[in-house]
Amino acid sequence: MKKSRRSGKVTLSDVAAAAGVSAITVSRALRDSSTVSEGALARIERAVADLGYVPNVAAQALASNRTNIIGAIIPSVTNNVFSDVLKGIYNAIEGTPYQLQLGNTRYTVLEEERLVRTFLSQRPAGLIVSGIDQSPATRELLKTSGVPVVQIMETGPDPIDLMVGFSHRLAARAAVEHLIEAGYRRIAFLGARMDPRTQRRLLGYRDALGDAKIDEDLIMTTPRPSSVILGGHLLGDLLARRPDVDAVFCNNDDIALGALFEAQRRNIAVPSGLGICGFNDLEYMEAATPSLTSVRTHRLQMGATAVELLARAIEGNRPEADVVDLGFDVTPRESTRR
Amino acid sequence: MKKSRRSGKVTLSDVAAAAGVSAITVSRALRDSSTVSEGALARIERAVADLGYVPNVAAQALASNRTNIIGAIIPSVTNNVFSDVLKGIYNAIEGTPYQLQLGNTRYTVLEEERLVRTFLSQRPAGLIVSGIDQSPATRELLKTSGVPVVQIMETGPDPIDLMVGFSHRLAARAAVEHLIEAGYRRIAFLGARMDPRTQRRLLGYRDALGDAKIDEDLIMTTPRPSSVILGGHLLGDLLARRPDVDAVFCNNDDIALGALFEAQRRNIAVPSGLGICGFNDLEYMEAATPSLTSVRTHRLQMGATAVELLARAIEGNRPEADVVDLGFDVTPRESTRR
DNA sequence: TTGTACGCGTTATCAT
DNA sequence: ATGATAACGCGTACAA
Repeated sequence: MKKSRRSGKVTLSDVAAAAGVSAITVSRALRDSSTVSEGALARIERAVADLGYVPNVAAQALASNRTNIIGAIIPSVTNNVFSDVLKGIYNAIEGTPYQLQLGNTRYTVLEEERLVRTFLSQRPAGLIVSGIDQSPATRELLKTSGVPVVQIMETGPDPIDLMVGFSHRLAARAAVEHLIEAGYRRIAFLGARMDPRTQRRLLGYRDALGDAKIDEDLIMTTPRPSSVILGGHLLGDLLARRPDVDAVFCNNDDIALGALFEAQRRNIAVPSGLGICGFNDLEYMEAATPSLTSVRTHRLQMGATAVELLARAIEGNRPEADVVDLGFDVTPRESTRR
Repeated sequence: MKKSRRSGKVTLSDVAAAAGVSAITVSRALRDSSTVSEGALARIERAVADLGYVPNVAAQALASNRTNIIGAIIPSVTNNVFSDVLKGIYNAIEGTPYQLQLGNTRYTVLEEERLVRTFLSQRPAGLIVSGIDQSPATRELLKTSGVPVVQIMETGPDPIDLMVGFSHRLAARAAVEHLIEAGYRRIAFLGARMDPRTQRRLLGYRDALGDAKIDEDLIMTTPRPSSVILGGHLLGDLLARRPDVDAVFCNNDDIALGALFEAQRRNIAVPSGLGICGFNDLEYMEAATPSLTSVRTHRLQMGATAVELLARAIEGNRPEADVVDLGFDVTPRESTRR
């Protein structure tokens, strides 16, 4: 009694037998057809098709000590910003031999570290991580892994490896400068989930006010996750404390939309009574009445660029630039047209 | 000269040597600590910690012919509806031994089939697919795979295996009945990306009008992907053709929001001049001014239930019910309060 | 409770 | 250009 543990699936040897060659020849034919004679190749291709051969990725990974997995670790799957980046990643990964594996940190550094460990243990071809605020342990893991890594969403000094994003501080500063140019003076900052990127946008807000010698800053924030409803609450709280505010720079577009709805509820005219500026330029900002000013960020391109940088690094020709700054565009609309 | 292809990583045998036992004992200890003596277990745990042992998943998969991967195949990562479901999946999968692998069909049946093949070739523990409109080939692949499968988003006859969702037709019907009860009579249907689920919502719209003996139906649709801006355009087109319309049932919330903005632009009062009802009840519907009526669907719970059904099926105790109907709730708000 | 022997399906190495 | 052989790291089957 033989003890067979075979999976019942067609294997390389089955194909080899059918094609009248050895298993290794089939393996080579599948990986690089130029290393096999025309005749053998033709027979192998037929056999593969006839038998419906599908490679066993686990065996490939075990034997070669490599995978074609690109891991992406992002803080949230429901945040529109990250889902756009993800879409860009999927778009770019199509047509490459790579497969995406997704991890969700829910905005916690510890979960990020756990995910990095898990992913690295699978010997991924490359890794995408979000932001520049990894724990020291995570940075160390990534640096010593030998796996190409891209940090996305943000640029900054001291990249782990590759990097694509933009400066949130400069972007926020430009937005607030726009408000100042539009004639607003008592400009508030509305922010939720004060994560590191939001903190740096707050710095940009202060930069702009400082440059303009406006020294009162009106800052309303909450650690709670951002939402449209929260945007309304934040504006309400702000007005209770400082009814004389004349514009709000919102941490993101959901908050800006919520602020608009709240202003409408209170019959505050936008932009004459209150200017509103968001951040990210989601699709609905243009559609709103009045249309809402925002800072356009290049999210799809960010995802696509991340994949391209990784692909090049994996294939051995490291990109010239390790850091790609995709910039941003302040997009003025009716909500700040005084 | 030995030809070693070792990866340089710590293996089971390394741990075994350090603990003074054989590799298989370590293997057992890690999978089911109750099958190993206390003393051995303690030494093994120390060795694992000391050496920083991380299991090689490829080797595990190859030897056992199993993985702990749950594959999820969804049509879009940027659609809020699916990202909520995804969030529910991630929430539920935490604390289980399973890992999620995500596929993105971009709403094409062929890409779905390709992804199902790819996923199945990795011998996943279970699979989540979206909707009930798989190609016959995909259905066959899934049915014969022996892998537990959950269809999510929608209920219907003839499940492939497990199923969790709700009836889009009944939900749409209930929404339109609400509009009729509110006193609206010339009710239009605004729809984008007329995918099968949207088509079934259209049927529900017709059901309600038929029951109420309202026989004119005002249907404005486009195959283009849904967006807030598109919602505005659809309402504009509708008004050009039928200025006497008194309410719109929107295929989804983005379209409803776009319709609201367009109505504001045209100084059409909502709800008195135009009633608006959306579908899915995204967060911003409650925040809008006026707040927008919608149909609440249980997206997080849908994702969570899918994982629970799968987990039970994987572990051998099939759930009592193969089909879970999560239902829906019409949520009336200011936009239909005549 | 523990161990021995071997197979899982593929690729690396070396030889022809 | 092709093949023989061994190795990748782990789990299964069976024995002790």
